[in-house]
Amino acid sequence: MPAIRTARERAREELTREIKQEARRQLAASGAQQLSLRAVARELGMASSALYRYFASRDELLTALIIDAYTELGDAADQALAATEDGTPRERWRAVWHAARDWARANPHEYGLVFGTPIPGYAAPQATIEPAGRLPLALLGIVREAPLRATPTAPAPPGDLPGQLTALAAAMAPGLPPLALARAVSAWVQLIGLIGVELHGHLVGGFEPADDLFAWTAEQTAEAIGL
Amino acid sequence: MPAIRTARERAREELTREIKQEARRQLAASGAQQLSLRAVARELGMASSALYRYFASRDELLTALIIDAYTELGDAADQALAATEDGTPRERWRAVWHAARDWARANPHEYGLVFGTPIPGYAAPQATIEPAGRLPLALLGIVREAPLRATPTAPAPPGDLPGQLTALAAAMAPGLPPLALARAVSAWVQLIGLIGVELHGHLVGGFEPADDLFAWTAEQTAEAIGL
DNA sequence: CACAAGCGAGAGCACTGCTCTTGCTTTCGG
DNA sequence: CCGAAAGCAAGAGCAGTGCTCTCGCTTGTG
Repeated sequence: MPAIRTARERAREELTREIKQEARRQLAASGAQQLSLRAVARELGMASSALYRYFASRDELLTALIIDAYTELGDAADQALAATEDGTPRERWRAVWHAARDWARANPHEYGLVFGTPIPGYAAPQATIEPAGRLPLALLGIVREAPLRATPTAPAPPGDLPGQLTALAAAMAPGLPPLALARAVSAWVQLIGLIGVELHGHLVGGFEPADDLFAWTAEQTAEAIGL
Repeated sequence: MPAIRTARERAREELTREIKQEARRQLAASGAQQLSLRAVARELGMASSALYRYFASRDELLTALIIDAYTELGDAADQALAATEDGTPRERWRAVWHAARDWARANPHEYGLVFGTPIPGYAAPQATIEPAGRLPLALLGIVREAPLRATPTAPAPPGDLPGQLTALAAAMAPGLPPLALARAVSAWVQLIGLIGVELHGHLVGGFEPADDLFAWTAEQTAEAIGL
């Protein structure tokens, strides 16, 4: 069925791709805020109303771009993983961290689209949650497969955290000790936060370039987890 | 001179405040994206063009709101500090962390305005950098005045990080060991990142409510610094 | 071959940020 | 005290936006 398709279907698919591609160009050039359906249509030489046959709304176009962004970021992480298949866990950890940062710096607006202020009244559709999980899963995979060194004893997690952690561990990383998972989540937050802070120019002004701070943070988190 | 002012000056000041106030209401209600000068003017019963006598552009209005947001966040931090003046450093650290989170949760759009995706082509004016520094300074103040426990030896910071750190320490926290400063910066990134991630719904789904994760992270960072 | 579905284009609506001009009011110097 | 100057509000208008609806044309299918 997918082998032979009508001309219409092929055209539709191609145009959909072209629209997304042009939208992506505009996003990269000037940010999500500035992305205009009319401008995309203009650039493609079609009427703006025709665009609505392919994306029901601006939000839907943005959602498609969000999924693409997550996918690219996930690809970058997986690629880093693949490139260091025989490396130590620490090396792989480093590689994924740097891959994420490099991608974000190369695609700041895309990064902002997924990790920045969400579109108001925008609820992430189901379709985004799978690609969104790829980076965390890549990090978790390293931790899971690595022999973890003993780490300094830590204060016991308060309240229901142990419960949440074991539930999450069961779902995403079976066999991982809750404390390691907690530290991995912390590391992920730090990765996302540090990239965001660097990209948005919040680094107090003293860390430019932020390469060394980033590298050090990567080591610190690996250390804390016991990689 | 400031004691006696003309009616015009008083009216101007009052109107400026009212505009900002109404803008703030709309921001809180539906986010920065939706903030419309015309809607603000409408709500205030004036012509939209008249607004431009008070704020030269939408961006300028937003900048005013950004400064207010930073100031409020800084106030919240300082207030937490003041309320725990006789407490242990650890208690004060905790207090500031929770104050920041509470403020962010109560004012998510304001938080997004300052720590989310920046307005495209928007360069933070000089006037924002002082209020922006207040939260980091509050955290740094605790670390500076506390007797730091010895912490496990860490890998030496790479590259120029030591240089950046000593320069920054000299400027913002004289006498603070570079390693402690690095960890404080890391903690700040984690604070900002965790709040952002929680607010934007990126927490994998397993940490709701995030109270415990947040509390635990606060303790972890304090522990790492040696508070 | 006819009919239905898919498609592109144009006009149009309600909205936006912003500018410019036109009068009115307040302020201030001579 | 009064006239010029500065400050002000309002309206019209421009260029742009997302989105809808209707109109013919093209393509696919019974």
